Amino acid sequence: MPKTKPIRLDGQLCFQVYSANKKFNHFYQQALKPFDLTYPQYIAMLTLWQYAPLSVKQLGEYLHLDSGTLTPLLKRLESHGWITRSRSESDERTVVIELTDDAKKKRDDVFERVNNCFDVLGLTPEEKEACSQTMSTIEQKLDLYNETQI
Amino acid sequence: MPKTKPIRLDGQLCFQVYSANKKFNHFYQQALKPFDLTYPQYIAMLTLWQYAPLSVKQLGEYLHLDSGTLTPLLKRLESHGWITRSRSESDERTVVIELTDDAKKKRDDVFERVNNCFDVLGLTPEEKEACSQTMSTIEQKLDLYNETQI
DNA sequence: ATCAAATTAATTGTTCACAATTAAATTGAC
DNA sequence: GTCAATTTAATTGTGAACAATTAATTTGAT
Repeated sequence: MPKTKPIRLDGQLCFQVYSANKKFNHFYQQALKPFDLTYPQYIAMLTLWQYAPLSVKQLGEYLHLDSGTLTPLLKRLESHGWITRSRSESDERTVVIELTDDAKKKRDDVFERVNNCFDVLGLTPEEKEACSQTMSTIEQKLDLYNETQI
Repeated sequence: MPKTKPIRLDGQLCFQVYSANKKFNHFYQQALKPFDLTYPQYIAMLTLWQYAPLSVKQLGEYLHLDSGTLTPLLKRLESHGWITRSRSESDERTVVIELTDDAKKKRDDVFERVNNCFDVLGLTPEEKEACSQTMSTIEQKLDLYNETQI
């Protein structure tokens, strides 16, 4: 009486993705510890190092995050001296995020540290490429799916 | 004066993984909505459908989660009628998680719903395999790295 | 010029993850 | 047998993600 059919691959895949992501988080938390940055904060800083100044809205579009997530995260970055938050003069609704001089100074140090840790990971260029490829395939299919579900 | 070197691949990869994981979460949240299960709750139920009864400790070993995460999650599963929690008679420290009859009944329905959604995703067997392969490569490297960092 | 619709952040409430600590029960060394 | 060490859950506190709502400002139709 096979009341317990074997769990199918998608079940395993869902767990693999769940599990790998947690380990990935842990890896970045460790790498970023010297700078008192969390992984999501680092992702936000990456975007700001490239595009600042940005409004909360614009940053949210890059990261697919809303103000419910960003407002507290940005307040933490502000209190740790990474960024400044100020209302735009031309439009009082928008809050403009700018990098502090200190954040600009630390940019290369942070990159170096993260890149070093990443090198220690020992992913070959082929493995990196395969990972990148897989991620974009998954993302693409998930985007399509999510559109159909609206 | 290249004060702004281009952001390297690992930076992109970190964002890809971060982003893909969020979309994956969203996919499962949608698929599981009819059952009032969250993605982490589903992962826990997957394990319990296979191995219950389990202690909190044992479940945590499967999922790499501690009681700080599991206790509140399991209380929610209990309040929604999926599981029961009771102290072991032989060892009053351990809490034994068992499936309710209702949870056993719903098992196949949940699987069917999730598998259907997953089929709609339209991943080819090759893509699934590639994804699975990538995840296990990443996990393996991350495990090694995390060991060296202790 | 006015006022309804929209846009932008902030806030509130729920869930999850993890570190650190606490409380209770069990084990083991003596 | 006693008591220190260990084990197991629960608790506390911080950070994150997301849905829903709120507050303030701006836009646009009339």
